[in-house]
Amino acid sequence: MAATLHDVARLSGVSIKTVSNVINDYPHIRPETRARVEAAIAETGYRPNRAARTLRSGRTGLISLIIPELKNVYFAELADDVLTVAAEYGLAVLIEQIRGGSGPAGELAAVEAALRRGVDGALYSVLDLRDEDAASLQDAPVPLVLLGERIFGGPADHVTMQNVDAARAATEHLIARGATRIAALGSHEGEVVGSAGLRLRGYREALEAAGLEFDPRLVPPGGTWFRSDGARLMTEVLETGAPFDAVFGFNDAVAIGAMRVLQEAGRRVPDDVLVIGFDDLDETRYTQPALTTIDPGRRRIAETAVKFLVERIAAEGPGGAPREIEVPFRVVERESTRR
Amino acid sequence: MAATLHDVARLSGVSIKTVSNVINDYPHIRPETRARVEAAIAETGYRPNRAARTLRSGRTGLISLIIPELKNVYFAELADDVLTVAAEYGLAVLIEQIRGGSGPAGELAAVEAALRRGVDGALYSVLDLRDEDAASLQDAPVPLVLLGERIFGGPADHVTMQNVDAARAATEHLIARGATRIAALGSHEGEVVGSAGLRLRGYREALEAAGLEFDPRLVPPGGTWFRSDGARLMTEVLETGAPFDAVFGFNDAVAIGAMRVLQEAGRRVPDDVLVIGFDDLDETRYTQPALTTIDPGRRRIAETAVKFLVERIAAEGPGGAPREIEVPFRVVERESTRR
DNA sequence: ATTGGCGTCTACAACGTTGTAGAGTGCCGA
DNA sequence: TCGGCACTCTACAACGTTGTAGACGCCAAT
Repeated sequence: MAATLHDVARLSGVSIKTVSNVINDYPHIRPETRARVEAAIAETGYRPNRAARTLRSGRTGLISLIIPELKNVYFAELADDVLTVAAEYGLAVLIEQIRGGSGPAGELAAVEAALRRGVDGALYSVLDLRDEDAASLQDAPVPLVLLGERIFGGPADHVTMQNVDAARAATEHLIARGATRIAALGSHEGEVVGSAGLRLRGYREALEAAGLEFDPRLVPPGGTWFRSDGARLMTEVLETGAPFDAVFGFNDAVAIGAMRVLQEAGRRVPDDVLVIGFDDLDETRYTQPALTTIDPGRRRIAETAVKFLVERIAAEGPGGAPREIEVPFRVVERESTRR
Repeated sequence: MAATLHDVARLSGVSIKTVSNVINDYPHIRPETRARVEAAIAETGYRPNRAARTLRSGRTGLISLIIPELKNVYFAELADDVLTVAAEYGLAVLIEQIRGGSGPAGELAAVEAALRRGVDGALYSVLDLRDEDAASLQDAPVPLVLLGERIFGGPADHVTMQNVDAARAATEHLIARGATRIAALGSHEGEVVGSAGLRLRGYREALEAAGLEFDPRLVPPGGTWFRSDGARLMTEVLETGAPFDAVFGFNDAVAIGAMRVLQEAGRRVPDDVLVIGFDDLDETRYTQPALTTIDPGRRRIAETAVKFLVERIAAEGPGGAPREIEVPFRVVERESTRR
């Protein structure tokens, strides 16, 4: 049985409140009393009981990180960053996966469950929630900061990447290197508000600005952005027979999967086809050839999001209008577009 | 302010204990009372307070997963599996990273901190703890299950992969395909008990059994098993000028980094050099060429470890001698060793 | 000499829940 | 008719902590 304040108090001959005061660095304690209490703490191996503290204070020191899945390397790297930043604030992180497939309703239920887990707040990387669903996040029991997506008029702080601008920049990067027929892999039919929709928009904007035609054969919809999806989508494009001279993978995994298929089909990268990805995963430095990509500012997202969340938690209550921050991105040129 | 049992009790005209009974499915309640209480619960939006429950019951429904870092894809995939399995038991998982560099003392401190986080138990993937340090885990305040490593006579349940046997099988796989001079990348000087030491042992055992010479130039020590380490170690081997016809990367990332360097140096895989990895990461299916590797039974490890932990938690107290389970492994042959 | 204030410490209540003991009712069998 | 039992519900205490109010002694200022 673990020692409690009572045990320490009995051993050192003071009241439990005095022990509590020693632990919480209350200043007005005689040095000899403090010493006696500290000795008793050491002897009993006393550790404060977190549940009791939580019950009194209402704070758990825990936050949730709600993400699609860790198997997706982007989210693993994001989680790593969040864990690191949260540790600096003394917060522990509870990771919840919202697997795809259950739709907005299922996702919302998963999020609600995560919020009831007894956390002080949550970071939530939206998977496939829509505007109209977002309203029900309004009365979340704890502060919420949204990540990576752009839910317009959402009820919470957002820390997002510049999906549209970055996708436009990626496409322009290809166009500037002579590409005129660019395949885009990873769009989702009918999706507008999520990453897939926004990146598709950036792609189309860049085409339009350059006066290039949009060819649906080069933009096969579907996929969950795993490497296998990139391979499959690239195969589909090849099978249409539509000519192309560049590929924009909506994330690095898709781009890498596509690159693999291209090489098997005898297309050289970057000589025959330029390839760019999105995410700046660690592994893009080690693919063959090294993949040009977009660094979406992941570390900055983690830092800003945790900071916002900590502020909201400290504020207790509504505390001001939702903020929306877009962190800066960067095109990271590597071998797959250099020629 | 969130509703409490008192609010629901007042609204439905019963005692708080009756409300509590309704919530906990106590059988002896009149249907109409139950209905009245349930209506009041719905009206107030009552949710049980976790901290209070924890204080009473001593259970948090939380477990820690202590791993080196999520940026390492192996651990991300392991964490994904653990999260999934834990969810089936209604447990939430709190991930703690023990970054390398602080040595055994730092690691032990990090683990102790994680155990005090108010969790019911912990899964712990040992990074660089040694036998003598393991003793201090004896009096952990909560049950502990060790993952992936083999701490002999350790005080807790272990669920490990067959590091030695699997590494031997990997090496034999290369030898069976004609390799006689096999580079091994990822060993740690002087390490015996960790994955690096065990895999090195399997490698040496296979060499010995086949009557092949051990050449230290082919086994450069050092590295944290990131892709960049594989690239660096492969470069070191190339620079020694020592001939070799196969590479055993102690994990997939190292093997992939090495493969990249080989290809840049003009060595064809598998024609000139066979390459095998270890871990069966998702991405090994999509490298160029697809990487032969060892599936160490990660999913089984997660399932078994969570099951053991749940049992230990339920047992409250010592409850029996430590168990040691080795899950089965499998050589997954892909293109990098097929010729 | 009295008052006020500071330093040190304590008693008590409260956070929200659940286990224990038991009260009250109605029904059954002796 | 009455004891016993099952059913339904309640009062109280306890989990371990911290906030509040205040007791007590001492010193400085009035």
